[in-house]
Amino acid sequence: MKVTIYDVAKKAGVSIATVSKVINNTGNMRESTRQKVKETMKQMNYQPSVMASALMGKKTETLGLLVPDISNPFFSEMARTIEDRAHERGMSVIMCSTDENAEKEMKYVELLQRKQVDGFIVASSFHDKSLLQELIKNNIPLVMLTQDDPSLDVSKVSVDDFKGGYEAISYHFSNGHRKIAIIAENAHSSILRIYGYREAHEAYGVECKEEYILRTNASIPSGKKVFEELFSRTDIDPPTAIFACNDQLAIGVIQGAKERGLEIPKDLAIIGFDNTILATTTVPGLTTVAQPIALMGKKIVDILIEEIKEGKSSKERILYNPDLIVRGTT
Amino acid sequence: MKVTIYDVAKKAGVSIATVSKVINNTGNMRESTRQKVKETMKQMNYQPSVMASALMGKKTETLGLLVPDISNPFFSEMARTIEDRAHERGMSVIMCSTDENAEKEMKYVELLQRKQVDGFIVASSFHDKSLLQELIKNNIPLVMLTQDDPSLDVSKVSVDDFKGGYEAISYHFSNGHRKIAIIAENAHSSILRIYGYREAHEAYGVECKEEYILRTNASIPSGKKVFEELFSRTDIDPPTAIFACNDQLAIGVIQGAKERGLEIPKDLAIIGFDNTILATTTVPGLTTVAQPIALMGKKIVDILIEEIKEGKSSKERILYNPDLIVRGTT
DNA sequence: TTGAAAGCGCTAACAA
DNA sequence: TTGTTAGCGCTTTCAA
Repeated sequence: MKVTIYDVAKKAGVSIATVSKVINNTGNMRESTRQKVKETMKQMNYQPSVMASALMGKKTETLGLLVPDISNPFFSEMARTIEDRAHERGMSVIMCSTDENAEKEMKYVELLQRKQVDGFIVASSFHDKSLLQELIKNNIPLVMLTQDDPSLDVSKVSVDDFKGGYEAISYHFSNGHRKIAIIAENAHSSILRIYGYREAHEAYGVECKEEYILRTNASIPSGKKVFEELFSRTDIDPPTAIFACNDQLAIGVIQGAKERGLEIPKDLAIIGFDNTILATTTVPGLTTVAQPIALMGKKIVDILIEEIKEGKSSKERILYNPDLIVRGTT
Repeated sequence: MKVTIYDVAKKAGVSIATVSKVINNTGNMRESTRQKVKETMKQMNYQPSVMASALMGKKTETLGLLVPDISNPFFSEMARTIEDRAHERGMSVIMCSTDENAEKEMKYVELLQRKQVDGFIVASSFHDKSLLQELIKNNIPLVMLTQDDPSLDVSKVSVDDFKGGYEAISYHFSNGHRKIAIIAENAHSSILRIYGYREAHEAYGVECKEEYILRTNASIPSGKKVFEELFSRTDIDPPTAIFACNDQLAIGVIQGAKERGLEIPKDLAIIGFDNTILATTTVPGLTTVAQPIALMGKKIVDILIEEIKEGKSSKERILYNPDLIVRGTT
């Protein structure tokens, strides 16, 4: 059977209390005793049970991560940096893909609570915000990632979406484009990027055409579909540049454009968002607004762990600068 | 505070034993009692503590998933189907990216044991196989995914790599190619795919040039690099077709080829492996050998849960058929 | 400096 | 049919 604290205590000739103290590095005792116990633990290959100590109100050293879809490169890249940082700091992470589906959201929040995760990282929008409010009320550490939702009063890490949208459009303008469409997702972040889009039009003194503001869900086929619809309209001029609110949408646009025989970037310039691996797989490479995924992942873990330790939320709101990566599509 | 079994018992006017029985659906009791308790649990929003029951030797309902890198689309897509199936069956999954790094392998196996996961899904090769042997010896359920390693006697789910290699090369042959290179990863699966490569040459009566058998690690830049090296050699003819052992390598090749001004598939035909999202992002789309990721993920979870329940390994070895998806690069 | 003992929330054998 | 009780492996107070 598994070796327990009793086995160690007996072998080391001390009480379990003493062993517990050396495990947790607490209490006072003769240095020689501490060493002897440490030795025995190593010898017996003793691993304290997380279950038992969690039962005593200690932490489980586990984080819950809620993302829309882990198979989406943006979130899997994010998950990777979160995982790494969490492990560096002695925690593991349970991941859950909500599909932005109300039922799953509820199910997973419940599940993670039952597993007594020490805290939540929420990188998915929630239909039922009260689920999260409930966690906050119960003083369960909860931070949000890429979700700068003003209705939740917690710490947040995200990219400056407004600025990202503004810069993408400004870049299109600076390249001489005047007919620029935006394809947005159904997400809070896209709302801000659309404001950035408007603001850039304002700044350049170009009128903003509502017909150029499109919305859909995030996927390659959706991007392609929206592109096709846009370019088959006869009532408006086709745009000469497109800003897609994520790389997948942008790729859908690229595919649609190539099928239609358009040359990129000559006939149509395209900017994506996120700078996932997908932006590097296309030829030409996709110009895109990069989110500092590695920084953001690390930061959110650090904030969450801090809040777990402190027992209260710092409610900081961290905005990273987006960074336009120019590749071949512009 | 959190509501415990005692609170429920008191409110329902029964003993904790009775409550425990209704939680686990065991024992006999008056139906009305069972209903009353159920009612109370719901009313109080009672969630049994996984920690406490795990302490009593029950399951933690958590699986450990070891992959080389969750941010690699192949593994993130796999992780997604595993996550879904696991949740469907009432389990959550803790993911760990080993980077095929010996130290991390050890660290994560230890970690997951401390967390008392009910079983392991290993989708990463291991430097130190004895770590896994140890788990097996201790009767900890462990199954392998995409790792058909003969030295470990456990249940395995993978694709028929030999056949996949054979079919990719045969397809190149059938398109008239005779100078075909293979770019393999440093992984067990690649060994089998190389055998498939050889076998196809045998079948078509074409001599196998060792210079056409290349190895590297799995990434887009590696693929590109190997391609460039191959095409700058003067001592051998450049191949007219390439089989890359994963989609990333294939994309590296595409990028290299385009830079070199080669037309795809006219000057160079390319086949990848895995059929991840990456195969759909290139233009032209990547012809690739598909692994049935969704099927495999679901199957491996089902096998593992079965073994957890049975308490012993069925040691089945399931081989799925690869499926050549023809797109634009051939 | 060390250890005895109570108790965390639960399960399961056994008694009533 | 229902309840009493002894742990599971650990932490922590308090006493020695």
